[in-house]
Amino acid sequence: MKNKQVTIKDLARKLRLSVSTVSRALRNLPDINEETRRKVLELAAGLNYEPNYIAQSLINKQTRTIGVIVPIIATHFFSHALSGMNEVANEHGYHLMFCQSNESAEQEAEGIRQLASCRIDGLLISVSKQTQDAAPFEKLQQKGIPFMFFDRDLRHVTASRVIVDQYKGAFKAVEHMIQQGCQNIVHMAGPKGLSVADERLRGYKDAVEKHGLPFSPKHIVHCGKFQLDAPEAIKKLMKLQPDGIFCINDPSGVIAIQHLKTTGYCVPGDVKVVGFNGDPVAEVVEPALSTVVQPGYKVGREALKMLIRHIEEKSLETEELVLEGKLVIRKSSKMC
Amino acid sequence: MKNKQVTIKDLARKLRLSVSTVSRALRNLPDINEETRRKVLELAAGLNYEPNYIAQSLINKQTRTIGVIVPIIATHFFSHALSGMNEVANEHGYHLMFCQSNESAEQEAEGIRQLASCRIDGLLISVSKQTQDAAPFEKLQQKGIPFMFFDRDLRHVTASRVIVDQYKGAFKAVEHMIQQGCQNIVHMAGPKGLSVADERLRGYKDAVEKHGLPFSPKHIVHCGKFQLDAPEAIKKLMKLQPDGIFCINDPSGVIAIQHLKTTGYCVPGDVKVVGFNGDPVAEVVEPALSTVVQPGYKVGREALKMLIRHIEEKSLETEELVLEGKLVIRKSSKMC
DNA sequence: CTGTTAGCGCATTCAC
DNA sequence: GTGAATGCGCTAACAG
Repeated sequence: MKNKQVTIKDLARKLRLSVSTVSRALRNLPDINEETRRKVLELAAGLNYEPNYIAQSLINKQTRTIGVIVPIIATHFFSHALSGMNEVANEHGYHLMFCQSNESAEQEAEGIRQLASCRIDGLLISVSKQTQDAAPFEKLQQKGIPFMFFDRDLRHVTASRVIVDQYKGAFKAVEHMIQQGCQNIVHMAGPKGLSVADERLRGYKDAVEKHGLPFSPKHIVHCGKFQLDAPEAIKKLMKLQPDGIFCINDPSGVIAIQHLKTTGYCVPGDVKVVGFNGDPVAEVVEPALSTVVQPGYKVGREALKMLIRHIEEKSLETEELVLEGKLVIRKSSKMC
Repeated sequence: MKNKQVTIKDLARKLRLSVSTVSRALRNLPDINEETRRKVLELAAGLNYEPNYIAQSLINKQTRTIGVIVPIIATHFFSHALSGMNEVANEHGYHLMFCQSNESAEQEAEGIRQLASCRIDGLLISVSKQTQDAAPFEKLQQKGIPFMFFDRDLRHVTASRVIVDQYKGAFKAVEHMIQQGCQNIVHMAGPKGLSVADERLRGYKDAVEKHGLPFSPKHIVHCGKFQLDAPEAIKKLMKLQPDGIFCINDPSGVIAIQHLKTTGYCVPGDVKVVGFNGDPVAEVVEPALSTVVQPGYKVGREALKMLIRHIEEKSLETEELVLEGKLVIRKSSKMC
């Protein structure tokens, strides 16, 4: 009943063998009598022996544990990414140690430090909205702990990454709005400096300019915490009398639609709205919100696969995998 | 550049001290010259030394790591629970090792085994829809690894748990529907044998019977994977010409509303609908879906807090914390 | 105050 | 085939 985890030593004693023999039997190494191995395996199963990964780690200098840091886990995208990582981790015999930064650079740095002390074999990170400083990552490098970005990255840090082409997604979305007849599209943007937000903004701007639509700094309003800032942002944007709003994500798209409806606008008749991400709410809101679906699950899978390659094949060049989001057109942006 | 994590030994050599002195200095133990400690701390910081938790674990016999197993992470409830756990883990200096069972009892058992090998200090688990067998938990007990259920539990296993009163939530929800005028309420239920689903069903049934509303086995249709089964379930249920549908969760409630609308029913005029959980989709669907909001974040927090108490105060009686969901009334169930 | 010794659970030489 | 010895990084007695 007590914390009596059975050890290799217990097995050895009961079998009147040496620990090294037992160790070899357990790991199916050659140079061992079949009969002996059978006995060892049998007893191990009977006593419910489980190898102590901690002890193994100390010797092998690898924990088969991957650290993951995400800004907010309770998010459609990140929870799916984590799910994908979990999948790959299982397939390759790795474990996941998880940590949430809460969009704080400080908590993120502390998380990195903690995970380093746990001697993770590698780190997968999607940075917080605040993160600017590359120092924590440089420390990781000099400690020889491989790390990679997924989704939200730090451009000036040399590391592999698996990202989604935000620029292209945004460009496609805005061009689609133009095709549906929009003549004046505004953008409810994310926080400045955040890679994915910057890229979406760039995609919006290029599409608008390519097609000669009006543009001014007022066409863009940045939101930090969009749940709070979105309503005000929309009010500001509506002063330009736009016929299209391109929103940084789906929840803010939903807020936009709801605001427009309550203030007497018709969506998509008067104003078309497009979001970003592929959250379930986008399907459910009325009119259904067009969006650029991000392959969160796949990002998670591919990121961990790449990191494991880096870990196991040692010196590998940094690589970059760019996935694509899929524009899903729904009622909120259709010409009518 | 290589995997050169600096060790206590490196510090000792450079300082011409013994490892034990360095160890003491690092841990702020008494019996050490202030000057010596200063030097050690300084060098440690300079060389970016991080204690090797692996080595410490081997001695302390504790990893300060908690294992968490959830059925599906990409879920409003579980991702919030995880977020709450992350919070508490940070506050108490623990780490979280995460694992998803994908609603499979087999994957769950494998996850338990893996985590046990990682020598987690304790396990927090919400069981899969399939889980029946208590064996994996008994093994955990005999290994002396504390574990607890949160949300979805196995009734016949003796262990602490933090759950939400599903019975009461369901009862309140159905009674509310009756107050709003429903005379014939059907239930789109979850899988049989799953604790939370069984309890919601019980709450539904008791409320219906208490108020003398009609009831028959046909009033209940079970869904395994509701995304697939829900549409058909609704068709069956509608044969009873109900004026109220109590749904096992919000996504299925949304499906119900959408189905009703496309088949010419008015919600809540003809049929009132109530869901369960408090998913964001419930707020967004039209009409907005009444629901019983589950305190996922709090469940996570309280569960980990309780587990940590069990771990640190050793022999503690098993306890049970029952939280309450909050009935949030929206348009989908209002009398009109 | 500081150094020495031993050992956590296991893997890895090397003898036998 | 098998066992004894050594060490991973660190802590915990115990001497000095």
